[in-house]
Amino acid sequence: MPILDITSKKEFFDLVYQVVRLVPKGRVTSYGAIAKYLGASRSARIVGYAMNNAHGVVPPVPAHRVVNRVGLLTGKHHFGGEKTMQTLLESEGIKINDDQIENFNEVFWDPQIALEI
DNA sequence: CGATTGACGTACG
DNA sequence: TCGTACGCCAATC
Repeated sequence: MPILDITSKKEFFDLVYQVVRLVPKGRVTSYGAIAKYLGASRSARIVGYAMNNAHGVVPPVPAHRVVNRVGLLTGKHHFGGEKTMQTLLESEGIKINDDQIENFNEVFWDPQIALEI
């Protein structure tokens, strides 16, 4: 099968994982940004669904670097622990206040910019 | 095969 | 500015 075959749902999931792995340490991105980069800007929810299936995927997907569009850690409950996601982000130098990423505009990593579209 | 759900995002009052 | 409503689209029931 072709390496880049977006027609396949499974490939779409895989593409999401690849983009998430490209997120640099100490940076974060959003579900919508990933969806938009993949040409499915109206499928932000599907990106989140892909993350839900990211457990057990190899190589591991740094899902803690993916938040919603306002920098809110909406998916922290899916990390097993309540503070796991926040702890991982803080260990990378990202400041979090009440599940909200501080200076989100500065740490935000847009795949379209990073990949020089 | 139809109804429901969800780690989202935008529109509207 | 803040809370609520609705649309999207794949997966699950």
